[in-house]
Amino acid sequence: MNIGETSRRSGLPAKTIRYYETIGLIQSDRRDNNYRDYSDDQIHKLRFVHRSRDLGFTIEECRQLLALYEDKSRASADVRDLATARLSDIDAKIRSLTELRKTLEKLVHACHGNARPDCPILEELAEEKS
Amino acid sequence: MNIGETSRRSGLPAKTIRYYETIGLIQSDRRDNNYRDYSDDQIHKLRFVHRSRDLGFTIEECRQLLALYEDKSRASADVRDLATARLSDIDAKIRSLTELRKTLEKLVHACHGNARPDCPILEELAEEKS
DNA sequence: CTTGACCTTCCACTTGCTGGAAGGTTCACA
DNA sequence: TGTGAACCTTCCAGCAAGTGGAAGGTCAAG
Repeated sequence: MNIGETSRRSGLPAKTIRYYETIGLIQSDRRDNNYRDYSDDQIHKLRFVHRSRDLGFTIEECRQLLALYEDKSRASADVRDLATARLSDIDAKIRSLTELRKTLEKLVHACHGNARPDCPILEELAEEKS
Repeated sequence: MNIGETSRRSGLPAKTIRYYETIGLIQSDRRDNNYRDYSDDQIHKLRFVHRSRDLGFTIEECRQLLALYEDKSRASADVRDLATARLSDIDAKIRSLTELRKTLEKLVHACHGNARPDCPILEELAEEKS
């Protein structure tokens, strides 16, 4: 199967699929005309990576997940550890974004937003402390 | 003031301060020995950018905020618009992270995490349906 | 006079792609 | 048989927002 069809089936842009090949994540076969050729199994892996990336795993984590996926003797605890680590990342990110949100919202509410030059947002940004 | 002291006072790495200069965000004076020399006003601006970056504004937004900060005739509504746009960005990000969190948590809970090879997380990642 | 802490520029690397140029292949249609 | 569109290939450059390191100049203390 050509890369275009593969792209459609995996949901990944062709550019991205080629990129994954250059970094050694997903290999491809070649046909006589030098076109890439993908099997169902390879498309399966591309979808696997696609989903993993959507869940916020880094490329390196995807590499590990793929290896675990292909290793029939792996321990499911290994996989869970990866997912649990991601979960704490996400929690930390949500916490810090929520903090940020509070600060910004306070600023927006303090700002009357008219044509006069005094603006509490700029004043806060310019504050000496921290 | 040398860049080292400026770095300490602004909380930004010296590398970053130099970087901001190359992209035309914050200028510096030069002394006879070609060392950068910063005034209190410039340190003020660096802190301003530091805080703005911490609040998640992009460099381009920082550039606009700095211009507004220096333009005594600006309308505070311009600033509020920038801040409000950031607020929706943050909300969208929090929403999508929360979705993500739900999915991952479900997977982690479904996984017994022992030494046996069956793992619902990998199975879910490998699912055919998108 | 040397040592160490500064400072300078420049180039490469990071993450995860994306865009574009220049060119080869295939297929349908006239 | 030609031609045009729609594929495919490689390679090079760039995005954000810096970070790391090499090679070398400067300054102050002992």
